[in-house]
Amino acid sequence: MKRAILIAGPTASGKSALALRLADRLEARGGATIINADSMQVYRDLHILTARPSTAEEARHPHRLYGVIGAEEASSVMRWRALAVDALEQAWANGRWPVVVGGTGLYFRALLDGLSPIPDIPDAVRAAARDRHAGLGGAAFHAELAARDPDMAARLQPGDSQRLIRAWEVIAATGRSLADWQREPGEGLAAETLRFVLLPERAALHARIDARFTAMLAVGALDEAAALLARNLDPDLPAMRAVGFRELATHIRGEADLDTAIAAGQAATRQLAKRQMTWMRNQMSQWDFISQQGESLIEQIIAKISQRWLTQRG
RNA sequence: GCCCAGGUAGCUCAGUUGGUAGAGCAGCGGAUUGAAAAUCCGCGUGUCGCUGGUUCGAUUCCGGCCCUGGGCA
Repeated sequence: MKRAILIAGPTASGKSALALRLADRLEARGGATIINADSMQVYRDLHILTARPSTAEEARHPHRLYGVIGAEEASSVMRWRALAVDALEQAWANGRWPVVVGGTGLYFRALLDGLSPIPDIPDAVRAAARDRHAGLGGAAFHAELAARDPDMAARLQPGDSQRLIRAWEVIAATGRSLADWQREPGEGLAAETLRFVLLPERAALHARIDARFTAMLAVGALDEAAALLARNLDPDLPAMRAVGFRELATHIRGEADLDTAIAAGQAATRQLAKRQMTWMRNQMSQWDFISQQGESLIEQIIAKISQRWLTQRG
């Protein structure tokens, strides 16, 4: 049977370091492949700002889906899932343990449960939906959606631009409500999994977030932000909305002094961590929650792996 | 030392002609099916510097004290 280890956690919770140590320990049992489950670490242009593993760290064990997409492209949960399943299959084929690690709750859900089989929406329709929303404004766009798709309109707030646009483009392109599509279950992952959520104490996490942000600046975060900014990409692209980049960009453009930008970046990172923890607490209730750090943590995980998969043989 | 201004939420501030107070930011809770580090929804968390006095009632008026900033010496 195929097996995978999943590690979720908010930003700065230490999950990447944990994945590395776990991979070290699995070296004697076939080795591990670390697979990224973070929506922003997939972007090549964001290395320092997304706290992606360093080149040296990536050399310790195979890493997949880190920095594989250019900032000029918009990735998606569907695209990520396809890449992730591919990476898992390859790890299994090579007899390695997949360790999927990241902070994007939706990606883990998509991986485990699959996505409803909604057809690709043509780019022209997607662009039309965005234009229509920009032209009408949230309230009128919501009303227009309500006329065609009352189900979706009823469950979306007029301010929820992203989901309104998605609902609009799906019914425009397929003639069928997104609510309807979503009733069709996706194809889940055919594998046994051990799932861990790293949930540090709040004050400690905030301290780590603040310290890490200033540490990023010391190793070239401003240069990285300036380089991406210089590409003059569409500001609505996902990579352009990355926490930290956004705030440093205001400083590079001369709209804020550095201290203000740093404080804003740290606050935005805390807010990100809060949303991630809300997802994990409420949407991952079946996972194993781990709050303490230190040596005992890795031992606990190794013990669970052994207990689950390595004792029952013969 | 004297003169002025100010001490109200974690921060920056508003306000109450006397009936225990509210904005922004920060923070907290929640949602989450194809751009999710996105996009939304909800929630004031407070010895109104301290201490006496006046008053039915003081954060508000009066006295004293403390602290901060500026000015004069």
